[in-house]
Formats: sequence, C-alpha cells, structure tokens
Amino acid sequence: MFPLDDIIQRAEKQCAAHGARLTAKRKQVLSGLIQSEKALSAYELIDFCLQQYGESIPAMSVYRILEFLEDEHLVHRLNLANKYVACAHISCDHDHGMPQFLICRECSKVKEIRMKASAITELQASVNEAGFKLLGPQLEINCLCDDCVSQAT
Amino acid sequence: MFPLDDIIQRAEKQCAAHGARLTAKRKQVLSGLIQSEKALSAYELIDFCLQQYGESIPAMSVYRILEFLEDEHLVHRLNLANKYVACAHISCDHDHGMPQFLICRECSKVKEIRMKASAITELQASVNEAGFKLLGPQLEINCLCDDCVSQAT
DNA sequence: CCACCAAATGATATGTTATAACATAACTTT
DNA sequence: AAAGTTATGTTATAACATATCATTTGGTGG
Repeated sequence: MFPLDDIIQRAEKQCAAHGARLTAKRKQVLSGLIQSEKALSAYELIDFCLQQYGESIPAMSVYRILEFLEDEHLVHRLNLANKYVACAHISCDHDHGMPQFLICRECSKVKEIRMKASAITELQASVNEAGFKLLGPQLEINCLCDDCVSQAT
Repeated sequence: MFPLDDIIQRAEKQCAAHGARLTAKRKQVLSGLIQSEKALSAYELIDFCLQQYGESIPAMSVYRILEFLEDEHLVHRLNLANKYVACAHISCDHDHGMPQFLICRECSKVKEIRMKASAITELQASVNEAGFKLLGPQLEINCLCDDCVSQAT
C-alpha cells in the first residue's frame, strides 16, 4: 500500500501537529507493527525490535510507547487478543468512524473494516435499550482468516 | 428472575442428560457466577468460593471447572474482559442463536442480548467479503452501564 | 554555554490471567 | 476389592500488564 517510510513520516507530522514527539523507540515500535501486518503482543514487539534493530526495549517502555501511540491514534489495542495493531489509516485524512476489527484467532491477522452507518445506529439503539452505552468506538470480532481456514482442511 | 436453586437444579438436569456430573465444586463455581450477576475473573471466583463456602479451590481447578461449565453451555467466557459470566438462559429451553454481550467496563455487569437475524446476516456478509469467517458465535461489546454512567457525573 | 525542567526511558518488583505436567482422590463397574 | 474413568490437587511456569523510583535526554531561559 504505502511504503513504510511514508507512513512513518506521516505519523511524525501528525505527532508534531500537537507537540508530541515520535522518538526513535516509538518509531521502532510503530514500524514493527506496520511491518508485521498483523497484531502483535507487547512481548512479540520486544522480540521484533531486538531482531530488527538489535535494540532491547524493556517491557515497561513498550507498554508506555504503545499507550502513547494509541493516544496519537497510530495503533489500536485489541482487547479480544491482548495484542496491538497499527492503524490502517495513518496515511489518509478522513475521519474513521467506528472501526471494526476482524481478528484471526489462528494467526492474528487483522482487517480493519467499516460497518454501515445504519448498522451502527441499530446496534446503538439495542445497546441503549438494554441500559448500556456504547463505549470505545471499536468492535472486535473473533474470526478465522481464509488462509487459516484453508490450512485447517 | 429464577431462584438460584431452580437454576442449579436445571443445570444439573442438563448435565445429567448427557452423562456429565455437576459436582459440588462445579456447583459452587456456577452458583458464584449466578449470584454475582456480573462477570468475574477466575481469581475473583476463588475469593468468592472462599468467602461463601469457606472452601479454597485452587486456580487450576477453577479454570478446569469453568471450561467444563462452558462446554455444558452454562457459562460464557468473555474474552474482552478475561472474565466469565453465567449463561442468562439456563432456565429456558429455546435455542439461543448468536449471543451478544454488553460488558460494563467499570463494574463488569453483563447483559446478554440478541441481535436481529438480519443484522447477523449482514455482519456475516461483511466478514466474508473481507476474507474472514465468523468464529465463535459471540460478539462482545465494550460499554458502560447506565449506573456507572450516572456515577461518573 | 550551562543550569534547569520536563519528558522519555530504564530497571526492578510485583500483580494478574492462564496453562502444562504430573500426582492423588473419588466415584463406577464388574 | 481391582481396574478404569473422571475429578481434583500441587507445583511450576508462561504470558500479559502495571507500579514505583531512578536515570537520561532534549529543549529553554538565564
């Protein structure tokens, strides 16, 4: 889609826009997530950074960095899998509404899709009716990706 | 809704129907989940059983028991919260289709609702189109319950 | 330039959730 | 009671996450 460097540059601009700094470590973590093209746990990211950059980042730092990146809307935390994934839309400007994540339970591949506005409205209505309020914009859905389905056969 | 004993008795019958045994410990764990009326972690259940029955169940056993109860469709595992909740429909006969769980992020209160069949079909279509297959029948949705919303103000 | 402050990172300890591996107990069937 | 099956106990450890305090870094005003 977009070359890694473009995305990083873009992310850097986004951060700079409100005085946040995309430091070297933060770039490494973000790059890791972008390159892996699937969801990684914090500890998988540590391994990745060690392999890729020969740099060992303590767990605590990775969690802090992930939190920072989440605040900057550069990554998403997937509660369903206790993993993290790069936002699929760092390189575009539009607003992203309510993201849906299809998460492959086998290989952690993630696809960020959009629901129809009507479907969201309907969901919201059901939720409110039940005495709850929708929180966080995100729906996470347990799936198998087609690759893993084929392999299983 | 239904008195605890009725539900337990019902659950016992359900188990007996295919030769599974709802032992004393399993009853305690299930009762704990039913009484708490919200999702509990395995370790919260251990505490509960200690308080309520003066009986200390090792973590390992609780996990095994939860797995058993899940197989018997008496409890649901909520991946979003890493907690467990009693099935809301132990006391009725009908098939339950695709359960949706609204989970209060604050207090772990859970409401099991049903989606319209049309909505499920639509979701399924989106998922397939994206190259994934829906897995597990359950959707877990991050919410705040109205009580916690009020308190926050 | 440098002393200072704030932000970022490191180090260590600990908490929380979950599973693996193996041992023992308890019930069932004959 | 012996043998087989199911349930539970014990111990160790993996995987995920946060609290706390120390140290480094990078910009800013004197």
